[in-house]
Amino acid sequence: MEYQPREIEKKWRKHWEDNEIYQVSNDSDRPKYYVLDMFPYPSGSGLHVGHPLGYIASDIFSRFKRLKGFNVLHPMGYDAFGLPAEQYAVTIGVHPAESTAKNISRYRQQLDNIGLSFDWNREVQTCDPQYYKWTQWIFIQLFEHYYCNDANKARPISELRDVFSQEGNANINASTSQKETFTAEEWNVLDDKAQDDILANYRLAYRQVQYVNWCEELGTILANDEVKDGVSERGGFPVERRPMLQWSLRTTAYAERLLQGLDQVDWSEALKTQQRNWIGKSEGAQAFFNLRDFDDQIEIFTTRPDTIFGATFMVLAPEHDLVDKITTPDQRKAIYDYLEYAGSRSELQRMSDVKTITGAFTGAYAINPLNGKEIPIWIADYVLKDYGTGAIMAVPSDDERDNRFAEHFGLEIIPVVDKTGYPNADMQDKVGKMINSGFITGMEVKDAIQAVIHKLEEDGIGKRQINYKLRDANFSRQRYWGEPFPVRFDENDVPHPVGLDELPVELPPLDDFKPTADGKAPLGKLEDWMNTSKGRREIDTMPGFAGSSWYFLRYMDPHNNQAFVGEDAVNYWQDVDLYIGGAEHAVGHLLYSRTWHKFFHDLGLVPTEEPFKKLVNQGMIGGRSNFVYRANEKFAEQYLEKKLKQVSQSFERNKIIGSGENAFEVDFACEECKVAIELKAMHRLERYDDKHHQQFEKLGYTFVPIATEEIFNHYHNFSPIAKKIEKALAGEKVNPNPNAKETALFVSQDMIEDRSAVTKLHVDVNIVHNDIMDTVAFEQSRTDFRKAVYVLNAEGQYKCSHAFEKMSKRYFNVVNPDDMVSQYGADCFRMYEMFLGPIEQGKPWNTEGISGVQTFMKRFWSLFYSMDGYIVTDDAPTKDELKIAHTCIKNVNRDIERFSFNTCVSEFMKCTNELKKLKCHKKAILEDLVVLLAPFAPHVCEELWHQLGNDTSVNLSTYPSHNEAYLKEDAITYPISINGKKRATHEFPVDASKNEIEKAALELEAIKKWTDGKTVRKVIVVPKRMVNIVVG
RNA sequence: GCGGGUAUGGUGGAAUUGGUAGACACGCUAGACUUAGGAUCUAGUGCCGCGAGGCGUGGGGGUUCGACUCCCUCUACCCGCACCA
Repeated sequence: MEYQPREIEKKWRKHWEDNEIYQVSNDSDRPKYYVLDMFPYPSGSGLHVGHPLGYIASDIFSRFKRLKGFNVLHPMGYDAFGLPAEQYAVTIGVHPAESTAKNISRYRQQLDNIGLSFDWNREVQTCDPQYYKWTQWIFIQLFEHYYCNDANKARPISELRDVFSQEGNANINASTSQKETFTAEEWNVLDDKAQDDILANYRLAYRQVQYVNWCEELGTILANDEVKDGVSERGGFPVERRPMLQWSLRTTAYAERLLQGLDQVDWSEALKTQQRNWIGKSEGAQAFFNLRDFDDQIEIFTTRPDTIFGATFMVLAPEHDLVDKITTPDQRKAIYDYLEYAGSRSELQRMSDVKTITGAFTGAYAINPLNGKEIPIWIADYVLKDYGTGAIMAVPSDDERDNRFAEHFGLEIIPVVDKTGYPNADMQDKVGKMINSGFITGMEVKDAIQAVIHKLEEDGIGKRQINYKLRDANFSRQRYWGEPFPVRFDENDVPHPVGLDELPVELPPLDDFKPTADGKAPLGKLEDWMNTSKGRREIDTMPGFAGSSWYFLRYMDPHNNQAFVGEDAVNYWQDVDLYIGGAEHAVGHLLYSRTWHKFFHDLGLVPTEEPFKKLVNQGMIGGRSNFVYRANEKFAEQYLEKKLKQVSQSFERNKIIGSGENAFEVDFACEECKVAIELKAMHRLERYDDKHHQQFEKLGYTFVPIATEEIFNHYHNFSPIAKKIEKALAGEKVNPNPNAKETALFVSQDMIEDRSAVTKLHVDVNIVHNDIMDTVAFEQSRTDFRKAVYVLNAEGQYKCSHAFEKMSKRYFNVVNPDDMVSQYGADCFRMYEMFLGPIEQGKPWNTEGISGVQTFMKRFWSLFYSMDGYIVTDDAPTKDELKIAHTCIKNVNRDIERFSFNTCVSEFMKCTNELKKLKCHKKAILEDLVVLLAPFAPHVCEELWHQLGNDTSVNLSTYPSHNEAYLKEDAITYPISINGKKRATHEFPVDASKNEIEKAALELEAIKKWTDGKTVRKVIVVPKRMVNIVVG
């Protein structure tokens, strides 16, 4: 009986579904294990073979853990709100809900096709009102809390109100954008609006005017991590900086905990480093500089307070609040011009052009607080409004950018750090001895930093400060397809959350998804919806990361109507034990999720501080593109030249005929036989009319237009063209054969003589096998190459070249998992995905290799079935057979735990090959192996498991573990080396002593040959490993 | 520029603590069986050399009886960040 994956897989998938075999209970005595895949966004193009890599790995691990006795949560759902669906709606006119539903069902089909063991009863979709009800609820919680730095956790805003009305804000140590302090009296006389403005400075969800990444093309603002190289990550549209009133989340409050938490999770160092960089902690000092003619102060942050005596000027960001105020009349024009210039520069321009030094002098002066020196204040866009305070003290002696700026504008440079003791140190390294620096002169940099901070604090003009690069997250999007904010504004524009009984605030139906003309969100078009008796609704919607920042908690308890996740459920499942997904979410999603999780923890809603214990980043699977080479005009020319020389040696290339004004160049001409030939693409020959022929006649030439397509068409048989030329020689008028119109010539890669005579084109990898193209399929697949002619190689084959590229439609290298499954079966496909290489490594997909796994599947099957039917026996296993099986059991167990799935597949192959050689068909051996293989190839194993006589699913079985006794060796083959080079091998009993081995080894013929005439200086015997003899 | 990673046959990749480099596959070569082969099976396959043997894990150096593995250094490629004060 042959292995028929299609039937087996269909049968068992239905069986599993009918019996709800993958349903998981929250009520179990077994230890829990939570395996999560990153939330997919259901895109319109479906999955290619690169996508399921992580899903298959996590599925194998889930099944493995289940068989090891764990209660495994392994859910799946969709991050279903998002820009692409809305863009699609704007351009094609399909409602996002509709296209999203369609894409989801296609995803589901593809996922099911692979035999993944998800508990679909727990599926969540972020666009489902029953789900986003809780996203909105979370938003309200954020709105109603502030971050207390003393308690180091989030606390209710209501507490803050009480404190303010009793003692003002002086004693509140919170993460806040509130700068001014106030007393209880001052607070109590403020009106609602004013009080709310202050509270907003404390709320974890608050509105502020921010310079945002506005993307005109998408009609929305984008988060920093949605902008790459100055253009939108999706679509690549230009992005500009623009001030807008936006909802923000005070994620900066959690910066330190986000940083500390990284030490507790089992993630790759690369990923942690990326997050650390994104959080960007730097320690230094805050300092205030007085101005010469104003009462204002400029606040700066510096990591190098030691260099303050070298501060010879200040630089403000162009957007800095004080710029307008302090600019002197005679500098006004210069500053104005500069502001205009800086404003006109897009983010992209600024980033791509960091070398150009620009800036302008305000005319104002600041006073160095430590030495009273007056220093000029400049503005320049190398200082960023959003970083630090938007102002710096410039120290050109010890900072490269300041140095370049000073050199460029001729500003003073005072050396303050003597680095002669550190010859290898760079300008910015924090080492050296202070010079020219008042009271710190002579100190080492490290001590000077502390001394200056101390002095600043003593004088009340600054203090020690820690700064983070992390910004508060933008939480508003001017789009339709997202969660509506559960917020209404009263007549004073004060936001109020809707009552919890009003949740969810459902997204109202809409037909036209374009932003309004004045840049307002689409929901603004729905006057009735927007204006309610209780106030005006927020018309922006939440960003993509809103729904995806907590979905992993909802899976624990997806149908709970009372809470975003039930207490029992979250206390049972705790956190995600294993999270598998792509590295593209390294900062965005993972950082937001961690922040929310910590907030939930503060509120006592989740027991854990970190949501994802272990994280594995699967590598990208690239495409293996194939190329064909299409002959171009130059090829035709070269070919024609060769052929013409055979007709007549006197044909010349690029020949000028005629003289004076009537002279012109033709591609080929023969002066003796009076024939002129033009070789051009067919469509270019069409303009040659009778007049053209007559022109040649006047010069005494016969004109022969030849189409390149014609050359290609007759490449293998030149005679029709030769005939044509003969006709022309006889003075007859000839025209190109219009039937040749569509002909293209393709040259096999190994037959190319001149690379410039051919054009490289991508060809669909699905019609190429081992780089040999199926030419029939090629012509069927490409309407533009219906009539192709080929220059084949010696084997009569068309050979393609290949390259590794991103898997993408435009490279014709996309391989669809559905095709793989229908051709080879899901089990085979799963195993091949794993067999490709280490899960974390990027690698190219090459369909050819799958045949090796297919052979394995058939071989494994053949241990159970021959042509005549089922052949499994109840015979007792031999020692050898047990050893083979238990070696495999041991190694597979070890390798799964190490996430080394590729070597697991190798182990299975080795084991099967060896058993096959021994013609082992014994139940006692095979039954264990069926369970061992089940996580990888669940369908075939279920079939064989039942065939072996079991009634329940193989999924409910127990994973085999090896018996060390079966692995014992009687003898060990030792490699015997001379000076580290292996020269012989010899078998010794396991219990042979070092001395015995040494003695015997030296007696070996193969070894004597090397030791003869030399001194044996040393013999190293490592028991059970090797022997090394040192001679010299 | 900074940070992280990778480098092993024609190809994908193996190699517990330093201990037989190239497992397992793809491809290729030869053969068997076949009407056929993109089926199956057998043998071979790192490179050079007829051979003995030599050389081989990106390059160079070091530690060691012994290095893909540890140390130093250089190179190439990939990823992330980037006027970050």
